[in-house]
Amino acid sequence: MAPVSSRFSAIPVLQVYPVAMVKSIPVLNRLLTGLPRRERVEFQHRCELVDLTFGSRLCEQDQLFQHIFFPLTAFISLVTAVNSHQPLEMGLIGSEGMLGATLVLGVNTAPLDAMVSGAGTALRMRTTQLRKELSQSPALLKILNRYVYVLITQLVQSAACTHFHEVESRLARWLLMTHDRAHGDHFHLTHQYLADMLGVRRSGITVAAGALQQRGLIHYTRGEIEILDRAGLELASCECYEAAVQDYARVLP
Amino acid sequence: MAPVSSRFSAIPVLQVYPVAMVKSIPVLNRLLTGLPRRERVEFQHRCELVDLTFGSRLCEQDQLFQHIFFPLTAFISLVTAVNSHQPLEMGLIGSEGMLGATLVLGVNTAPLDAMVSGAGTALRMRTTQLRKELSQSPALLKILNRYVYVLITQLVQSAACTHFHEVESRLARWLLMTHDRAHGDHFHLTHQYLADMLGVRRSGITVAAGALQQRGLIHYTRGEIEILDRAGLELASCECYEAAVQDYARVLP
DNA sequence: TAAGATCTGTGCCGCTGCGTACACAGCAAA
DNA sequence: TTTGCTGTGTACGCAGCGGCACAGATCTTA
Repeated sequence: MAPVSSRFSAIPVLQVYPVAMVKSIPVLNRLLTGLPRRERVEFQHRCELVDLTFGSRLCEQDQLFQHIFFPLTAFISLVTAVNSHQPLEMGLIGSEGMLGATLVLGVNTAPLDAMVSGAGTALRMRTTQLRKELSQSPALLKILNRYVYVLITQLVQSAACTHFHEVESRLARWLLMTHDRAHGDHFHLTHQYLADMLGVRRSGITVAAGALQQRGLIHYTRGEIEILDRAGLELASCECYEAAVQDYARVLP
Repeated sequence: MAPVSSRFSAIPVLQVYPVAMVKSIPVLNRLLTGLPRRERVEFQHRCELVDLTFGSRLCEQDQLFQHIFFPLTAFISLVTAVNSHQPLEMGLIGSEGMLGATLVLGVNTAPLDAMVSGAGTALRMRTTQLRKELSQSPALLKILNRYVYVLITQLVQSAACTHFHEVESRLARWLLMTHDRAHGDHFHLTHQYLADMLGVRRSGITVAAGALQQRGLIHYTRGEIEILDRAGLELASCECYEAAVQDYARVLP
């Protein structure tokens, strides 16, 4: 097996768009839509619009956060790195969430690695700026607090699911979660990448994905995966998928 | 296998001591020692001192918290219940922590079941009262926030450990964590209970515990476990134990 | 068009832990 | 003392997945 670290690229230079462009973007991040309209507009103006490229690392476990991110079309994996083991995904963040919410807890280090799983756009803000915003906006504080709760439920769900359920169900669940956060039925994911997310062998994914393809639920070739039958995938996945959706809806209506 | 639910007792009547007794107890909860002295004393006077009996359930996943608990000599397991599976422990709370910290996030339901793993005393307070306290004490707010961060790191650790490490190492780790929170080298735990905590078969525990006993690290008979060689246990456990200790020290010095 | 890299399919072997079952030991209540 | 319950020791077959290896397919680059 290739060394784990070499399978993920270092942080690349990000494409940062001029601030003026931020004004024109439609609001897509669901956490931000929870802010009062005027506050939201002003908040967004103090963000940068950036392009996130697949595989880049946005923060590292136990290291200081530099920026927080509100994905728009991109999505981000929260990954833990245990000594001498392959990675293991603990959560997924799309336009329904954000990276860096734990800063509201008064701790400035990241509890997990974060990697871009789906290329696309995001709003970002420096952590120093976020602290200012938090001190001035009870609404923002409330939203981030609630999102931290959602994160906790995600972690619990992931842990139990990883332990009790089989690769095929877990793969189906992962594809559904990704489908929710991707914009379209089609995304780029190699078997090796999926194996790292689920914490299993690459060939384990080949078998599981083969089974899903056999049943006409997905189609893939060389890293390009397409969702063919979403309802079927939901049947193939474990109950953890549905539970996670409901948790989010309950806490952040 | 016996039905899961029958293995844990329902909530029993708690022994509640007169308020006056609270004044005389030494401060043992490490979170509360982080409060300014005067504030701490007053806070404790607004708590009740209760005896927690082994096996009782203090809160239930997705249900409203009624009370929060600061263990003194007792300790509490955070457990998740996945449909039709045995339980799985996700965290352990002793006098270094508290049950109900997630209330600072503005969500009133419990993210996990909580069960008494070690009988003993705790301070408890109604959630309505806690909300008042939080609105008046920035120091308390800060401590609870930081403890939520610690909880998150515990969840991450548990998830990865459960997935990657073997029963014997995980058992050693669990015994160490319990030893830290118990007051003495001796505590009550059946193999079945341990199996539920680690999410494995009862006979898997018999084998793993037998191996540890063989090596002279522990001794047990009919639910009574004794730690004989703590240093040896640390060698037998995975690195997750040490990591968790350090995370706590870093976030809540 | 050739060479190399990347991605996927497949097979083999071995280990861990599961499901299950049963026997025995210690303890408690009748 | 008997009966029954709880806790523990052990064994057998089996499934799932890890480690590994290699071949074939597809894409990229020269």
